[in-house]
Amino acid sequence: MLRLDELDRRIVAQLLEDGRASYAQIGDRVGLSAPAVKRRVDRLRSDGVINGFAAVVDPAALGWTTEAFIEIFCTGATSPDEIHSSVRGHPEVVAAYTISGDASALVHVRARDIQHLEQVLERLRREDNITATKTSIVLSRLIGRPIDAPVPTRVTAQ
Amino acid sequence: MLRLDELDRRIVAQLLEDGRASYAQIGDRVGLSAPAVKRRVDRLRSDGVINGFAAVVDPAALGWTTEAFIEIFCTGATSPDEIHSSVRGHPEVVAAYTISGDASALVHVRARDIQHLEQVLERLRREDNITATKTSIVLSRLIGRPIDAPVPTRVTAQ
DNA sequence: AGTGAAATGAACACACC
DNA sequence: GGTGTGTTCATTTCACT
Repeated sequence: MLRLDELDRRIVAQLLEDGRASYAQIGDRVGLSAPAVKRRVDRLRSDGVINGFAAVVDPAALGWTTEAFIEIFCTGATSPDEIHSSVRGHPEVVAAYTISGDASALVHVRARDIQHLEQVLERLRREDNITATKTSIVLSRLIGRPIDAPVPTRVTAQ
Repeated sequence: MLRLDELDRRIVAQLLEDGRASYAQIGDRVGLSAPAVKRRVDRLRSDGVINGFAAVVDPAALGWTTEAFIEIFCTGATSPDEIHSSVRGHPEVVAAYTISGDASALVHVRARDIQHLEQVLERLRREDNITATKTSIVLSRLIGRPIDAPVPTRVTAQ
């Protein structure tokens, strides 16, 4: 992998805060001209540091008001690939991880309401690999960055 | 709250895929003129459906290679606000939720490495409200949308 | 790596259908 | 909701350091 200098990190920080900021605007804040910023952003994109740009959308406004984390338990030695194919078909799964500990995987689910969540659970439990689930419903979201990454300015600190 | 029609949802879908798409580009895909798209996007922003735009960044490329979910256990009746103030000071916490079940809260943490994660855990356990923690280290990320919302085209389906 | 200038194209605000 | 116009501004490419 590659090395990011301080300017790169500050550019990324700007684009995390406002993904539609103009190159000139970013340049003002980091002390570079617009073309120089563009070249760095192009490089950051081709290097895979920046994977794109997205609107920050409120799921509740789209009707997704219910959220849960579901621990998935699988038979003996189920591979990550098998778990992946068991959960990928469900659009309500917004994130899934294999984890250490008792469970085989942790999946983050969004549903329209509790009834919908129940349907998702039933559908998941019908998957061959999945032997049991343990659901924790989200009561309130205390912290949640739009992008699941700590602010880059903190990368250098401490 | 407000009602989104099919065009709104398709515009949101476009902006989730490419947050820097031009209004003309979006208009081509949804069958609207550029000014009409801008009017709708402005409305979606002022209505809080779209809360901004952000770069989709690979945390690993910034040096955050270790990730964990930590269940937080608190004393008796600790309020969500108290939990919030216990975790908010830690920049490594990228998300936190109060949840149903045994634990009081679930926090999603990103660290540079295992040593760093251990430091975060020690720091969290030093918080007054927190009596115990249970950590699941992320082994692999199977699914993870940049934005934690299901794709809007699926909102209408099913 | 950086700047600066010139041309293209997008955004924006307007009046209007 | 769609055009159309004009101004402003950003993007992009090029020449140059």
